[in-house]
Amino acid sequence: MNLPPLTQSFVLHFGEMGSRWGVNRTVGQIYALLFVSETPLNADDLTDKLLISRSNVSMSLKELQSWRLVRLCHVTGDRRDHFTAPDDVWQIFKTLAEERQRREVDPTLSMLRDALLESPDSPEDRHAQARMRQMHDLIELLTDWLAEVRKLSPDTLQKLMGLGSGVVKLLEFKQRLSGRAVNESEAG
Amino acid sequence: MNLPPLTQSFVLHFGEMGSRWGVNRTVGQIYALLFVSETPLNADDLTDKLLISRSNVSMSLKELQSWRLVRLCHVTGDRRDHFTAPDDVWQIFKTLAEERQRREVDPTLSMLRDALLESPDSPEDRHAQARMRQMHDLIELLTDWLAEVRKLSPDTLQKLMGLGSGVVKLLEFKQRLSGRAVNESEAG
DNA sequence: CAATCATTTCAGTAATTTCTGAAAGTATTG
DNA sequence: CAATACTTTCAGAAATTACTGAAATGATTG
Repeated sequence: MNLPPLTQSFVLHFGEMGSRWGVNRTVGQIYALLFVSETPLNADDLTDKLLISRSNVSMSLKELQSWRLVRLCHVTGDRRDHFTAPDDVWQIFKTLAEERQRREVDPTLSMLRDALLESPDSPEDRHAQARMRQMHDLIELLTDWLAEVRKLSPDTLQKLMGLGSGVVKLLEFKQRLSGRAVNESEAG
Repeated sequence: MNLPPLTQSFVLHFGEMGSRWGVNRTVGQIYALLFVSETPLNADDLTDKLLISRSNVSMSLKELQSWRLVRLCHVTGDRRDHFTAPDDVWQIFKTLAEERQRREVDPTLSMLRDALLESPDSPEDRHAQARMRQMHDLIELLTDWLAEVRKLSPDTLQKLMGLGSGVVKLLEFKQRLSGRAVNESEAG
């Protein structure tokens, strides 16, 4: 693996963390390398720099594209496919949040919805269903909220986060005003 | 697997989703079963109900305890260890967020911090470091914010989320006040 | 449209992870 | 303190996942 030192540590780290993030080592390494690369890379570049097989590169790029973390692009005068990782880290975060939602949460939400439509016919299942309802309601609340938040501009998000737990004060402040002024602007 | 129907679907689903969530099938199933159980279960109960080996149960319970998703408890008149999944779904969510932070994010943040202290000695690494800084700054912002949010009471969180993208209005509202009144209450 | 270049697929192999049964360890009881 | 009840550990088996090289497919060029 012939990479400059900082790049190399970064790539190796992403390879190791990959398994915790639900991708394999190669996928992690390829993403890392594309993320820090100034220019797009083609599959052969990746093969050479990461010392992995061409076919592995091909499959891993497919997976990264399915996550929308990597994008196909072309370089003039070269007919090979090149790849880049989108620049904007806020956008990357949102993409990641969306994909994880889709893969890790949506199927469960759907299963829970189905389960809540059934009529339990044992005390055990009656209790189980009640627990599922609690889980369902929380997941739905979080999911909907996150979907709203994802719509916000990076700028607005930055402000919101910069506020930290200061939101509480803002909420309290709002409620001190009997919620009138703010609720009206929400509706409008 | 001898379980009432709703419980069974839930358990099987968690088993299947486990791998996407970074745990194996058994761990997923055990957690699911404990989550919907009205009473604590012991290792033998789990062995019987999930048809897995006693040793697998033991190891999986260890893992769930390391995630703080399952707690050891005792039942009077029975000296076997029993286990429960904490009730409060908000608390579960916070625990999950904390553990994922610790396992999936903290090591990367730490690696990035180290990388940012180095002096790159190639144009490639100079650019790589700039990218790492972008990533670092965003992760730090999100991490700190999430840590703040986790401190909030379920009640406050519920209000905040119920607001949905209404937070924007709240932010605008704050800014309309030139930030004076609210900033003061933040400081106090 | 043949030759060349680029990419994907896929069967088999390698590596890793999960699971089990047996053995060892720990605690409680009479 | 021996017998019993319960739990954990761990080496190897089973299952799953990742990776490779070879062959197939697809695209571009002269």
